[in-house]
Amino acid sequence: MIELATLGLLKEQELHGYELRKRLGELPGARSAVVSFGSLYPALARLERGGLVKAVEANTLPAAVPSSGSLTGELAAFRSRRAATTRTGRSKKVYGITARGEAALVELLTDPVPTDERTFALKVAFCRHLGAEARLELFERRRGELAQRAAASARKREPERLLDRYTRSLRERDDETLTNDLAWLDRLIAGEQAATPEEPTQ
Amino acid sequence: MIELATLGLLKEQELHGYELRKRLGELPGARSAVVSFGSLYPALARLERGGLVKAVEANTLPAAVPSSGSLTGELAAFRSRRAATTRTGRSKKVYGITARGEAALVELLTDPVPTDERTFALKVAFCRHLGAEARLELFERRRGELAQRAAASARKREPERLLDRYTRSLRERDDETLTNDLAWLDRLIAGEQAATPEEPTQ
DNA sequence: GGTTACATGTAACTAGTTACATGATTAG
DNA sequence: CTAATCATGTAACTAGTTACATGTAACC
Repeated sequence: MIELATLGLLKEQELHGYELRKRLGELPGARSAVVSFGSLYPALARLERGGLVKAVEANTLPAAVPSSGSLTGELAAFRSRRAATTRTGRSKKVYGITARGEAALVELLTDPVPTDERTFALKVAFCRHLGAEARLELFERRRGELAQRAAASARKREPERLLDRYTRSLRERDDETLTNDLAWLDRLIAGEQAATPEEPTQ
Repeated sequence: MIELATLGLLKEQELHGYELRKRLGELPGARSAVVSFGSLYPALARLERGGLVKAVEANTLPAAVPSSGSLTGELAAFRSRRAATTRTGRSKKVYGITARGEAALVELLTDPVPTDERTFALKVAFCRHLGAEARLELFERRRGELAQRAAASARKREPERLLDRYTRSLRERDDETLTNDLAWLDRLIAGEQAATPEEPTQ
């Protein structure tokens, strides 16, 4: 999940970890992909080791530092420069996606293994990086899974009078939620078929 | 989560692990509480060590085994009896909830820490074990959390034209889902207020 | 000059999963 | 008798979390 989110965001723009997390929180898909730093930074390190992302020049060199004569000023400028270039010390570390990373992103987006809601929301958020065909497949596969769930739920429906008030209410809500999600997917699918193949994805 | 589910089910009826899991899968709250055996059995052991549940007499003794003269039959009956009583070998191990377990269940149900959807669904599934007051509080606390989320989402709404088709669709769905869940909670709350305090919970 | 927000990272822990190993019961 | 299903359990792993440690930049 965190890999998908990271690669998806880095595909659009180079970012450092802290900013990445902020963007993650802004992504729709509600109870979305906000992750803790304690999992984000190790994930970035992992992706870097795997060659899916790479640290790029952090352009944080204080723009136009006039040689101030101030000893501490000079020192700070030096440290800042060194940190940005050699990555000792602790300054921003900006990552970009690599070619391997882009391939991995498509891989993750097209992986047919059924996913939880959050991951599916992430896939939709980044599905513009997919071809029209793969995108449609993504939507329809999900639709199939939900339809199957709806059928299973209909099959095992107990007689209403056996359930308590709250269990009954939960079941009703489940059904509504499923119906709504199916309708949403139908809209997405219809939207795909409406879009002329010639038009660019965005 | 698994503790809540286990205690909630055992409060109604004594069950063994395998059956417990089956029931878990039948609970509404859809993508519900089905857990793997690899996490269920250790959880039961943990709960037993903590004195929240206890293994009760497994009444699997083959009912009325007529002394058949068959050597293997006698042996099987012996093994079965021994397994059921001394818990060597591998036969059904039926658990029941203890007084401490019942207290812990109420504790879990009233814990005010915000939870994910699955856990909240479990709380609703077992909320009949709560007093009318605590139950109403459960619903209203959740309602407050969702309302806050809705407000936050409204606040940070980006101008539509900046988002791509899919992100826009995701956001719409989020809003609908939130609205539906709020309406559901409102129905639950209204139902509580409609129920006369004298009426038994079920 | 001190506080707040930005920024990165590690260690210990949590709550589950899959894969495996084993045995008992039931039905054809 | 043998295959399927019921039943329990352990070990290794996965994907996150919280708590902590540390340092930088901005601002008032």
